[in-house]
Amino acid sequence: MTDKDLRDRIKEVAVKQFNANGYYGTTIRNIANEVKCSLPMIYYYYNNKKELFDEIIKKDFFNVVKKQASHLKSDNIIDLYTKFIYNLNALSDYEKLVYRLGIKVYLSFDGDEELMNLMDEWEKSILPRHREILKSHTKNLDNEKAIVRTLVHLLETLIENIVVKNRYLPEDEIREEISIVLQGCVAK
Amino acid sequence: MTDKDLRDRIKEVAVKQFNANGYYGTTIRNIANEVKCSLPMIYYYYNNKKELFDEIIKKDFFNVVKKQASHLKSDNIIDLYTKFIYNLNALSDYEKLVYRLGIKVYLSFDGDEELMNLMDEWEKSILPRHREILKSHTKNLDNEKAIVRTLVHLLETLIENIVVKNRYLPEDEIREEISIVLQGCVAK
DNA sequence: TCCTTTATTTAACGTTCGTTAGAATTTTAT
DNA sequence: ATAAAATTCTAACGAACGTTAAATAAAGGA
Repeated sequence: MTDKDLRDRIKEVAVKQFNANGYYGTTIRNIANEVKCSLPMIYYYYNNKKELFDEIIKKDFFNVVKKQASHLKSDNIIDLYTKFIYNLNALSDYEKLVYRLGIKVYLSFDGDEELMNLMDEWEKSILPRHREILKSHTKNLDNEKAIVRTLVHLLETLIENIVVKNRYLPEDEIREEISIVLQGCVAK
Repeated sequence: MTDKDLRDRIKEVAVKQFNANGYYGTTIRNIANEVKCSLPMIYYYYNNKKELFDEIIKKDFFNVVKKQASHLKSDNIIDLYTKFIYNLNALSDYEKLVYRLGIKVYLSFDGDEELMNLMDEWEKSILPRHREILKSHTKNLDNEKAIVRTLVHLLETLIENIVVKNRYLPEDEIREEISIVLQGCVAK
């Protein structure tokens, strides 16, 4: 913690403050105070406030998301999604806050238009990706489209509960809810 | 629109700007500019910035929520929830923005601790309320708790889609998703 | 050792912020 | 018509903002 690069410590504190007070509620001075460095050091490592914010979303947020999505593997689809969500509990505090800030931008509660467009693009990839996963794990369904939509909607609130509201969700509760949505896809 | 009380017009513009730029990103000057009144007029009708923000949440947001919840009546449970969500599409732009700001506070993306506590209290009432509705509309179920939880989770994302992301959700898509979650509760 | 590069600081810049004092105007009641 | 009350304005206050200039300190290689 104390030996970490000052640049990383600045970003870590920034993530905390952007989360708590938003972009405009966060000041370079407050960041510097919490990092215990002088104010211009922020400008030594980052060109300006916006660039600091942008790097958190563009680099760190999408890294967390990609890392988490890479664990989407299992032959049992209910297991697969249960673990996908349950693993979020184990993210580090920093990763959770980065994820949370990303969701804030995703809902356009913070950030600017450029970041919003990035999020829009990312969002478009969600439904097709889960449709493929579902297709490869289940028999053909007539209401496949609706099930994928419902599943993704459910996943979204589960993620929000863990990451945004910072709550722990037990594995069996996650499994129950996913099973209810996928009960038509899966042989008992 | 032009004949409305200045006090209301100020609040209307404030809702718009608090939504777009957050509490700290919104300035009294910007509000006054968009309202086309002088800056101290805001202070003539509201003691300060925080009081303006608080009134939007404490009064207007909970009014919208209560008004919407009052329509939760029907003998068919799938119809009931479908209409509950579908009706959100018909909210006025102002009501939607008020609702959106409330959700922002609910997720503690804006506002202060006091408002957050209000939201926590409100949240606690959600699950029991829907449990009662479900109980009165369906036969006894073994996994009733899980179904209520899943339903409420699904409702939350549907609300977010309409109110936060400002998208139109067609009635049949809403019905499909609610049916998937409630398929175990309802006789075909 | 001295010089160059890297890291960090103090101090300030112009701007904008929330808020208020105090005067001018408009409306209302008598 | 006139006095009182309600509304609106111009102008300013001190504080905090993002950002930068310029000086100092530390580190590393010749």
